[in-house]
Amino acid sequence: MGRAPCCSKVGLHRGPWTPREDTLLTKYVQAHGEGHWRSLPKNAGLLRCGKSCRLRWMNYLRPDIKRGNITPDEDDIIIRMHSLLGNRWSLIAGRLPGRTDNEIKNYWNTHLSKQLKNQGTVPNTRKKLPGPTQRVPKRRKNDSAKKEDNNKKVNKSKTKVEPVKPKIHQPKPVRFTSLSLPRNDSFESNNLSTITSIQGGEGGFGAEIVVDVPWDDFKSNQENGVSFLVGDGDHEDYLVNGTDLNQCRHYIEPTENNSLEKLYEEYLQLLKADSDQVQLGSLAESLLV
DNA sequence: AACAAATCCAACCGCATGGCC
DNA sequence: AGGCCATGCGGTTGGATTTGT
Repeated sequence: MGRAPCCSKVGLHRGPWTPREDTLLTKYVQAHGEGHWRSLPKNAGLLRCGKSCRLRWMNYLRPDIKRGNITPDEDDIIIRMHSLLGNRWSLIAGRLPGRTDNEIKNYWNTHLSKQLKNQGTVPNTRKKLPGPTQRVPKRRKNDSAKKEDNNKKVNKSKTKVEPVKPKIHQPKPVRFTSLSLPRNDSFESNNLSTITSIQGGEGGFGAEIVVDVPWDDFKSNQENGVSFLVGDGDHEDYLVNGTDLNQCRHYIEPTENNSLEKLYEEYLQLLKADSDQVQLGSLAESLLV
């Protein structure tokens, strides 16, 4: 199947966005809504590729973008979710309101992957690294100041927004269409959700399972043996339900302190403990939103 | 002060996917 | 069925900034 380039690239602006371009894009999207990215630049008077417009809007101009440091809570969630989902940045971002997949990806690549290495844990596989720990990357300016600098670099008119400590617990019913699924996902079932976060608990991994479906639906699917997806980024994703958990434990290599082992034990207990009876159909409907 | 190295992140790029015709 | 469009995703890069020497 042929594929036309997203834009001719001839005569189009590239590189950092100017305040004027930001204003044009913001006003246009506020007036007409998101979408139609291909035709947007022309209609908005921008000499930009539609893809570039979408990226700028999604990663920078959207009003619900949260700026400032990644908080320890967010940091923790990112690490936990990455251990389950691998590099599914958009899914991880879906659990962190106001954070973009790009931001999380960058944060992971520049901070967390090194951090985990320094702790002796290889990202994704969570294997212990042989040999001495590497040096801890030194912090320079604090992140918000750094971010402000970068904002200046790109857009001097940007005003600093104080970071807000996130509250991320009850799963929000985020978009759950096929488009939200990574292209290499190996599952097709309609009766399928995706574990996108494990949070809470002391020390290592906790016990609260968060999914991208309404909580009641999630509970109902525990009851009905619906599968959930677990992956570590290096292997094929793994379908998990109550009976698959033992397999799952074998599939993912445990860390030295067995934190994943503990995680799945706790998850298994959750599955057993839940006694609510809800019809399965509600989830299927939610998946078709 | 000057230079090199390291760090960071916005933006770019290529590709996959779904939908429409 | 196949071509094309629109969009989303994840990997990579460019270059400004900061830190070290």
